[in-house]
Amino acid sequence: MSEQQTFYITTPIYYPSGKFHIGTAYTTVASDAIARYKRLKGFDVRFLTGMDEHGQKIQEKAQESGMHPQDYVNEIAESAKKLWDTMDISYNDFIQTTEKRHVDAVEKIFQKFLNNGDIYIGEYEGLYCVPCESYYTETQLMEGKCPDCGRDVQKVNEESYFFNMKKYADRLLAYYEDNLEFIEPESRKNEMINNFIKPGLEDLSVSRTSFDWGIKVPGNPKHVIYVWVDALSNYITSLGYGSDNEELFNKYWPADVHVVGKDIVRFHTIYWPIFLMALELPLPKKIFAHGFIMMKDGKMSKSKGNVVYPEMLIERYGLDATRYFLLRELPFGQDGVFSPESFVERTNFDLANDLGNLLNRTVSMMNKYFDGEIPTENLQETEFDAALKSHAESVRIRYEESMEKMQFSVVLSEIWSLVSRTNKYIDETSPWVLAKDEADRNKLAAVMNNLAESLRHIAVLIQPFMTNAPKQIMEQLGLDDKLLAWDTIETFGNVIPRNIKVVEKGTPIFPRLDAEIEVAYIREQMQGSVKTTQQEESTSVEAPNTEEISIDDFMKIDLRVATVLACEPVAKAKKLLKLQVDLGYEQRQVVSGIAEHYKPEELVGKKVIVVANLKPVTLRGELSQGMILAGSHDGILTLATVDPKLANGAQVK
RNA sequence: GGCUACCUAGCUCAGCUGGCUAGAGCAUUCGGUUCAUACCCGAAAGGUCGUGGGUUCGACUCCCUCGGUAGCCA
Repeated sequence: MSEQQTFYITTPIYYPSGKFHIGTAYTTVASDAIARYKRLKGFDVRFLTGMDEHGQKIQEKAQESGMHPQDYVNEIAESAKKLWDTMDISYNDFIQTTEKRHVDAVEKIFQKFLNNGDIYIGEYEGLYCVPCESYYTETQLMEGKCPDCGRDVQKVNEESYFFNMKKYADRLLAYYEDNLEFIEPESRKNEMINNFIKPGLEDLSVSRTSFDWGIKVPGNPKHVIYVWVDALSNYITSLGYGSDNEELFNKYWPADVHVVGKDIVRFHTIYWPIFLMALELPLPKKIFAHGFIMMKDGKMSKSKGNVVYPEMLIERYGLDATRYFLLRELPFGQDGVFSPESFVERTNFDLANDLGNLLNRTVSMMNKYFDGEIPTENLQETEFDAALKSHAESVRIRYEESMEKMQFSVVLSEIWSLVSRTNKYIDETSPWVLAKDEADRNKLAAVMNNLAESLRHIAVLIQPFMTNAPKQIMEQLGLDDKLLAWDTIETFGNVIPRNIKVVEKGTPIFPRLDAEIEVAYIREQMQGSVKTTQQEESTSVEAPNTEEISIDDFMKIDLRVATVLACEPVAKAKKLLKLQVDLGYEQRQVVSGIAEHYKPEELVGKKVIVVANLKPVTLRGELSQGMILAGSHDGILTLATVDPKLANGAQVK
């Protein structure tokens, strides 16, 4: 027997910072689809996922909940595994970076870097945001605060080990050039070359002394190995690299593809290859960066109340519908938008109406015309058969091409073109007409056989994407799951055995949804997430801790009621809106940083409170004569409004 | 500010190395059908392919300008 070809695929290891939202599920489901496809095609597949469990933030979170960090991360790892099991993720290995197998190997890797002179000790200076675990340069800060979360940053000065990246820059570039498909989509490669490699790679800080929840630097336990050397290594430590048994490593490395989100492309396409070069190991064949699931109002965030959790969709609509939606609606590699409407429409149109109903009507006709048996003899071809067969054949070919490119949404549209074609075939052959004339009995038999065969092809083809439907289709057709093997669809027909009986009464495999009700339900679930955070937070609003002022101080501020007359965005400023306000005694222009919370048209006509005697300033070239009062909580900003009965110009005190 | 993309029917998007009347799904209108989860099939309508220029026998497809949007900038 010839040796089976291997295929090694990984997801990123995820950070245990709370419940996984649908974006994390997306990465994992997409990877699973590839893994399942490759298995179907006969590859010896190894599919790795796991958790990235070190770092200051985890240490602090664990402390907050009064737990040992190890117990804390173990708990989250368990819930992650539970979710992946719920989602039928066919992973072969789940690594936690706190496991001994990983820790031991990372120590060896770091030691090797030290021995080879790839790492030297120096001093790191930067502005650090603890919650984000990120360093920033002065220029990156937004108004002196963390550009990511808006919180304060602290100046940190610490001794640190550095990895000498420059040494490998040329080799890395050469690798890009020799392996054109190493980074996909290609635009990501350009970003890396233009932003990092061309201007000259900076050395990477690879240790920290400010916390100790991590793997200690060999021989210098004051330092822990900082995130990327630790995290990225999981792809090889999970295979036993650096252990006394490197069998798996020798078998599966180099990886065929690392699936990553677009946010971590840099680490996978620059640092990871360089680490591997330093270890004198082969480089992965491909890094595929997928896009993000966006909401209509931008990124998912708790404060916006637009977070979607996979469990909610799975519980109510089933796993297949959820997996299908993710892989069909978003072009893999690009950002895509989730909306309750699109989810319900996909489920109804594609799954219930097209596929589910096709199975249902087929089963029904088998029962009506052939006593439930799939005819396999005395088949008389109809004039429409050839077109159906050749369509099925061409779908399979295009499917394989797009699958290799990981264009899942394209693959699924291909499959659905066969679903459509089959529905059309029913219309063309009109079995209910054939059934009326005994002379057409053999034609009718052929039509039924073709329908069963077409559905069987569809069942085989959807296996990477859906895990229940293929079995359900086979069950309703009365066929053995062995006929789900890939090589059974290399030809169309002559595969279904004799004396097969379909179920007597087919139950729809995808129920049709009431669009109005379900859209409302999903929307409510999404907002549910914000309500609870607000409730939680409301008990922990920070107590005022500001200097007391006298009444005289307060009276210095001239607060006035005003009506917003007009409002428009300020050019080239994301946050600013330019408002014309009527103060009763005069009109003036105020520029306010509320563009992320209000649309200009929402504000026109609103009564607001203006600080009327604030010294005028020019913001982005626009004169601002005053300030609009607003309150903020948990990142949401809301204007302080007043009773419309108050006249413009009325003083507020 | 630098770099890189994108801007195609009401909506979401396909259109590779330039070449027949610019496509799909959804939505709309009309028609057909009853095996089926009021489903399915067909037809029609709908686009100055962001703007202005250039290259070419010929550009949605190449080049430049401008406008808009987005991504990346350790």
